[in-house]
Amino acid sequence: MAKNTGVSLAVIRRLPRYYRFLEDLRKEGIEYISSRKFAELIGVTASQVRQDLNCFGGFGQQGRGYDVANLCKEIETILGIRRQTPAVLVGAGNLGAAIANHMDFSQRGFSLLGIFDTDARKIGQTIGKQTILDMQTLGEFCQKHHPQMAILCIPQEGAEKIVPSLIEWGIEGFWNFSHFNLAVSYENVIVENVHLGDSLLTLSYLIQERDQQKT
Amino acid sequence: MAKNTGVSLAVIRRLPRYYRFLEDLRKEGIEYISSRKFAELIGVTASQVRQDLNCFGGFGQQGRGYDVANLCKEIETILGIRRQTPAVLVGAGNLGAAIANHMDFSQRGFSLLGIFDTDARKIGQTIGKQTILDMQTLGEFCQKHHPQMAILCIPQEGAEKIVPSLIEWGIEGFWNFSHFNLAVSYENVIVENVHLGDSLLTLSYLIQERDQQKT
DNA sequence: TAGATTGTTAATCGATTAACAATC
DNA sequence: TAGATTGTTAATCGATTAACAATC
Repeated sequence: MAKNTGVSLAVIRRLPRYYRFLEDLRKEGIEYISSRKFAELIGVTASQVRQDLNCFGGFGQQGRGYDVANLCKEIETILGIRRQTPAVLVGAGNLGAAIANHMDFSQRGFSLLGIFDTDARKIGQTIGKQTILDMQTLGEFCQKHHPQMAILCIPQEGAEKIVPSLIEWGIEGFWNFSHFNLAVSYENVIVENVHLGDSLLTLSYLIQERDQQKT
Repeated sequence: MAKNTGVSLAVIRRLPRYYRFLEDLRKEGIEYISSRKFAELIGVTASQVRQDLNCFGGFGQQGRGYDVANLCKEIETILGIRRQTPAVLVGAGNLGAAIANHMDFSQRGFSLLGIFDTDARKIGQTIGKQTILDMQTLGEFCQKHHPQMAILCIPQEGAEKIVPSLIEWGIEGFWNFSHFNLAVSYENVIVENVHLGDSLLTLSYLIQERDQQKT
């Protein structure tokens, strides 16, 4: 356990997928799985599965494979799922509301402490179990509750304005749905960008490419 | 133009980001930009910018750099933005509604023809300018309007049920927000997965890693 | 023990970066 | 022409795959 210094991001990004499928296997009551079968299930090579897992330790057993339940737990530790890092959601528009409603934060390593918006019509309304709070009170809130992560569901201009304050208030990591290029402006901050528009454009390319090949 | 056979997906995935920044530059009235300056702006190397663009053709001019407006147009062509591939959205829950409201499909190469749901309470309601239609009528709709792409904003079980029909009805590409592992089950179909939960878990890892390093 | 499958090293493959001649 | 910057080749780097001895 815990020899995870300098594991490449490519490996890390595969772990959540491994975890999803392992959880499914565990729920189905499967106790052991070989790297070969697991690889086949999710569509990668067995070598890659073994290589990836061995970045963190020897979780397998020669001749048998991997203990599914145990491996789930190990990956939970690696990804920090049990840390429940405190987070705030900034922007309660369509996307923010969808995320607040939809996403199971506690299963993904976070605890959603509060939802904030500037729109007076939204403030006081509830999403799930939470009341939308006034963005004006966000600084105060951070000083009191010390969230480490902020989810940015606001437009680029809004993000540009609020991010310097958020960093000042102690936010270390951002789940960024805005077009603001955080990572370039703030080098020491952890940023996970989600650009749905970029994803859609990639799909546009792939469909076009396929259509052209038919010619 | 058009020597794009066999360009790697890594390159393609960078193009939407290039495009976003180029559009910004164009709106600011900047006519030419060098690979060096552009690379600095978005946080990559100048070599990579030139190498990437040269997969598709020599768009630059020695001594001056790249014509911003022209490069925008070229990337639009490469990504197929002007094709307006017809698409349907399956599932009008929180996420589906957010996407229908939020996403500018026409700017990203698609035309959203219809939104479908099974929930009787939702059918007939409107999202943006569109009325939510009965999923029962989706087959008929596809035979009439021939959408090429489907956006899956439904749970895994729903996706597993509807995808075989969608493929039968002529859908070639999927924008998949469900946990259903389409790409493994259907090899010849184009799939762009968006797993927001995986993205959040990656962020959890990165924040945890950073916190550990402080020790 | 024999069979299976891991952990790990070595080989391959692909992607990124550096360098520079070509050229605007 | 001189300066700048591309297009492109070569060098480097990293990630994936293959192979196999170790071992359950």
